[in-house]
Amino acid sequence: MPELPEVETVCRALAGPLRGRRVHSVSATVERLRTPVRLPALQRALPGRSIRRVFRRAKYIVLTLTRGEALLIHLGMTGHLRICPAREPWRPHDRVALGLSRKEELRLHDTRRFASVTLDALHPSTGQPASLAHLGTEPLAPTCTPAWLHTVTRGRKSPIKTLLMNQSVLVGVGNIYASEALWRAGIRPTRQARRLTQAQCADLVVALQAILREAIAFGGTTVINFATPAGTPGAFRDCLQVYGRHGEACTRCGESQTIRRTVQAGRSTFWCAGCQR
DNA sequence: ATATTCCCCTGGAAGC
DNA sequence: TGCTTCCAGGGGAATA
Repeated sequence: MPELPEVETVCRALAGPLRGRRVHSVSATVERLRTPVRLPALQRALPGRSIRRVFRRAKYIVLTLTRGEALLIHLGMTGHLRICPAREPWRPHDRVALGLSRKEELRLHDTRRFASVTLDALHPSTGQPASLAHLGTEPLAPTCTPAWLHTVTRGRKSPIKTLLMNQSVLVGVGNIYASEALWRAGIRPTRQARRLTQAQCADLVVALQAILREAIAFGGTTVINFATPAGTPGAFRDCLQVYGRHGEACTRCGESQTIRRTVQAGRSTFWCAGCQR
């Protein structure tokens, strides 16, 4: 699924086309995705209102609406959004559609149904969706510093890779970028978070931020079926150093080491025993 | 409180 | 060819 760079890519692609557009209808082909699709509530709330702003918070796409409130869209593992003519037939796995002005629709396609579409209130002073208040620090925000990472890792026995993916601590990092950032920083994914030195925390923050920025610049990573609203795949796939490359030679160690795949918290981790300590 | 395990769902690839 | 098993960008509830 989309992690931060993929969601950011989708937000940037949709912001221009959606800003200022009036929503006139809502339809759905399923009663629930990851959470129930509350169609009556959506049909009461959305028609007649316009989309003000499109932005990303963690892995959520936030569409703020005139007269307050926001529509939150999470793409889960396989969700994608596209804008298409309203008369275009629904494809298999098209789940939800917002009817827009100019006879177009915003359609959510999601094979595995791990996506979500929910209505939410905006916090009056911060402007952030109320239901996302529990989420952690944005990795590209100024508050994400080596000192911050050092502080939040103290006392944590969980492996650093698991902590990087814990959305209540740090948001937006999923299975691909956790492995990639740890490889670039030279840190073993299994290392207990509390064992990281200040220097390692600094290396990790630098590596993570650089990778996320590069991936955004490349339009994200396509593993199986991620696509931008225009249908193009994410080119960062060609920049991956460890994810999905088990059995291949490490690009930093050379032929002496091959990338390993192990399982942590039920998810595959890719790493090099030669240069990650 | 913190840390794993399981489960939601579907389809493609790999294994036999 | 056909059946079975494993695996997948997430996240939340249920267990230890």
